[in-house]
Amino acid sequence: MRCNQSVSLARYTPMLSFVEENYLKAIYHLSEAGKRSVNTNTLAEEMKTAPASVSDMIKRLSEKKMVDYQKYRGVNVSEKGKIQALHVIRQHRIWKVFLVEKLNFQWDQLDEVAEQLEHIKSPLLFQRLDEFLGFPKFDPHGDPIPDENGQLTEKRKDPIAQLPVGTAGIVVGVNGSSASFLKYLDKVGISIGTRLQIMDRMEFDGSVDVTIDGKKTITISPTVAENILLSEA
Amino acid sequence: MRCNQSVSLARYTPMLSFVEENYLKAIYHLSEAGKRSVNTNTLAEEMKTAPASVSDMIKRLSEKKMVDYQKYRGVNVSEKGKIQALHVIRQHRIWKVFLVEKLNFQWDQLDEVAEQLEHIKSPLLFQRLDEFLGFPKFDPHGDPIPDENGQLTEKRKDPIAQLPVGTAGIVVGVNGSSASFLKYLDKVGISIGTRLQIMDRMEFDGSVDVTIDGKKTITISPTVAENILLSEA
DNA sequence: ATATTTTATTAGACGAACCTAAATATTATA
DNA sequence: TATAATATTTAGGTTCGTCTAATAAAATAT
Repeated sequence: MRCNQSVSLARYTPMLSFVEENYLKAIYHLSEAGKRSVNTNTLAEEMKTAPASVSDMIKRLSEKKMVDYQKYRGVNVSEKGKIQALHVIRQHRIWKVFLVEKLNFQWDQLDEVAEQLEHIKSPLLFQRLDEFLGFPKFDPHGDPIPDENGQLTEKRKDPIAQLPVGTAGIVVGVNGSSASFLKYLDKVGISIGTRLQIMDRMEFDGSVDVTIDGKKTITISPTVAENILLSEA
Repeated sequence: MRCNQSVSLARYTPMLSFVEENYLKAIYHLSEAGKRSVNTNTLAEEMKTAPASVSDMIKRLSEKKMVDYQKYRGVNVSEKGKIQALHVIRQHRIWKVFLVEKLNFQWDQLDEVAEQLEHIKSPLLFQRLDEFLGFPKFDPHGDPIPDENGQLTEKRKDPIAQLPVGTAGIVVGVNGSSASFLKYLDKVGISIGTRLQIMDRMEFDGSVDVTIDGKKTITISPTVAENILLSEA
């Protein structure tokens, strides 16, 4: 089988390669969902490739009308490209739900596999998988899963560091996903869905005492407090 | 991500590409599990590619010691290559079980997706998936799933055409998997696990009357009888 | 305002996997 | 055994995605 395979989605069928899909996804993310344009070096670092390779690829994506691009002016996803990116992101997040809920994956083992699975071309597979998982709206990191048309259901979520003492809520996500951070969370018993209450905040450094599921109370560092997202409930 | 990714298995980690894996799988199958060597044109047809491309690829696989090869004398998998092939076949068949049992795929929709999924590189994923599915020994076509070491549990299975009138058994597989044949089976209500009894065989053309799950009796053509595999039970 | 540094692009090459056309080996047939 | 037919390999070329080195533009410092 060739690496290029037809693609699903409601509207387009534009034949993007594995690599092209990854570039679009990265551009979309780095531009914060299309808000600002992305410069070549940033993208090169993200893709772990040389800036020259990025220039090449941007040119190709530009010819395919997947990105808006002016020389020396950075790049961003076009409308067409945004749909593609969201398509891949949708698949990525659906697989993550599957890996955690059905196969008991740990948070730090997720991305490596999901990054492979997200490129599978089969509309039917994703319909069925979505159904099998009960049409989840959020992935295990708390990130929203776009629907087939690329629509995102956003949900209010704030880092613990920015919520007042006394607030209780459900963990709906984390910022970043370094393996060590995810391991730490696992160890202390925090995951998506865990109920936390903010008990106290130290003035001098911003450490926070939180009670986990009403059972034990632990102290978390300001950095951790910055990276755990709570949805008040 | 580069197309080449490290590979799992108990013993080797030889970095085969997507395409190389497909060649090995095809050689393994066409040689009837390594029994005889495969000629270039046959392989070219199977891979839907030009004979010259096959020569190229065989040379590469030969350099990697994945196949035994002498010019003009055909090719076969080496010990190393056999392990690789069985690894891919294992993954292919595990995915098929998943697709049918969890996502309710029809037989004729299976291969297209499984052929993509079989190349995912993640030992953990397959361990967990295997467990999730209850360590299946056979895929939905009745073909045995090799274990992690490439061991196959073979099971006796005979085409209906070769069994005497009166025999009852369970459908454990089919020969070939043309979409139209699989659709036909779906329509008449035959699938893996269906119990059939051979009621009569016409002398003049070999058509067979079979009773399906003790309920209805239908007549199947000699061709169909040749391609449904029964395990006596 | 000009010089320097940083960032981005072009030029030229490479490997993987493919192709077509041409050459050569093997096998079958006369 | 010689020739014809078929199968296989070699030669040379293409595209994708990468690379390094050289050049051009933009940003920053003097």
